[in-house]
Amino acid sequence: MHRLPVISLTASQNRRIWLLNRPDMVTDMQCRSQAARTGRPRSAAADAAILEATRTALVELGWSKLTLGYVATLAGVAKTTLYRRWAGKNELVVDAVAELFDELELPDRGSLAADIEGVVLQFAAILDRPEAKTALMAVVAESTRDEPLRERIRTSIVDRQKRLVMEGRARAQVRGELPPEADPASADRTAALIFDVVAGAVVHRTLVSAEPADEEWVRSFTRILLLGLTGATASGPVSTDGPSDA
Amino acid sequence: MHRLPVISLTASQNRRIWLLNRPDMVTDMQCRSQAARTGRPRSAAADAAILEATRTALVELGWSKLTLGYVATLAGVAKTTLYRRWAGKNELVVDAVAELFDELELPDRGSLAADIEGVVLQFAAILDRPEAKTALMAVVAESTRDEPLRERIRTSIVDRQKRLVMEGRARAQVRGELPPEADPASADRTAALIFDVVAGAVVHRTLVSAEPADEEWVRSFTRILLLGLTGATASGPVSTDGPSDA
DNA sequence: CAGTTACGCTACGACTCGTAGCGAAAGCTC
DNA sequence: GAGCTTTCGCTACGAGTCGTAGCGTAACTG
Repeated sequence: MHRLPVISLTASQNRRIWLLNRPDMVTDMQCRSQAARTGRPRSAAADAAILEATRTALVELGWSKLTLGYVATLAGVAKTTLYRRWAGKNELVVDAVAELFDELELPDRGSLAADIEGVVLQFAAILDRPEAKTALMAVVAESTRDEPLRERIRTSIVDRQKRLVMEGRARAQVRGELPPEADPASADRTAALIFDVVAGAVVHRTLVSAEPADEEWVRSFTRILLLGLTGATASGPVSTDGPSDA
Repeated sequence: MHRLPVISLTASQNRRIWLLNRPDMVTDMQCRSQAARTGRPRSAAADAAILEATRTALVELGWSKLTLGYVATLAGVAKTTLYRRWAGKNELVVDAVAELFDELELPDRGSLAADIEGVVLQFAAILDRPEAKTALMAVVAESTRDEPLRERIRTSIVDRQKRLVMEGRARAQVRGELPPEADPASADRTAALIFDVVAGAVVHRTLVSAEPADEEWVRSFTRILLLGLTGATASGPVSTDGPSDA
């Protein structure tokens, strides 16, 4: 598994802030930020075990039949420990699934077309996992009536994807493949639009149409998207480095 | 509200087949298809009241906190009556939300651009309803582990949207705006791709980015999509009939 | 050492689920 | 009308989950 680190995100550090922000039975934030240097520290191993167990339980049971009691048993911790760290099922699952997106990267593949294909394939591979499939839509559905949860999803998952889009776009502008944006506000709007198109298409393909976003599909999608962005025909084959690549 | 009926779909008749297919306590299909002409008939008013109550409950409580007991109370029927007709929450909500899409239509607006804008705006308006927001993602999430449910969603909701896409595309080909497709298999693939892009983008914009798919956004989206489909610049303003329209 | 916090465990009330059983209502056929 | 069939409303029930409280113990700090 060759991974080319390019954009160095703060990874899951953001999430940790939320995780540690619950000094036993207290839901409020910032009570403990740097206080409470005393007492028994929370087990980091327990965190990892719980998140891992959550993903396992998602695969086994799916979102709706997943119970926190089962997750606790699977992780080898008490149910109360779980409730001390997460407010409920929603928050726990968001954190568990967010870790799947840690591997999202955008190495410079030389062209905008190749960059799009690469990141879309990565994204599709993550979405295709059973734990992501059943969980992502469910938490998003919950987030429509839960503003803090939506914010959590945004910072943990969505914003990082969005940053990849903006990075790829900036890179293409440096290459001259895309025209530079004059108005920064307009640039933001365009980036948001592209992001909704790319992420939405892959999610819809994978979860609603329930068909794989394989290389052939990604290539067709990239062709249309490139045309839409540049107006010019994407000359020749998009992937210059052979048909198969992970 | 001026509505121009153009494509005459079989509407909610398909759903009725499922609804009536449960002769009290029997989950199996086809046991009663045309049998059981005797006995007390089921109240059609109850069906309507239950579906309406389901939507109301979705607005009030959202998906996760919705209970069938509450829906029954709201509809003025007994809880057991509910279970006689629907297998559970998932199936009930799918049928309740599917009715929202009955109003989806594709009047001939004269150009491909106008057709796309029109149907996307309609779709966005439906998605923007609170009952649709919270329910659609949830049932799709459930459908990842429930094949019959996915089939039900497909026939009740997705296929009808897809048909609009294919109709609009055929219309554009007649107009000469899009080149005719040679291979029918390739035509299907392309239609599926367009569908995933359109529906996915709107859904993602509305539910994940949580921002309205208003006219400005739809216009930008249509511009990019048209460019992607035709390769040619969409000449001039897309909407020929002024800025505002319902 | 004392002080503080996290942990595992048990138990609990409140709630939802989905079903069973009953008597009555509403339709059909003869 | 009688007789049959199916639905309806109602009550009650076991099973399961939720989220928390209480307790004794473990871990870490000064």
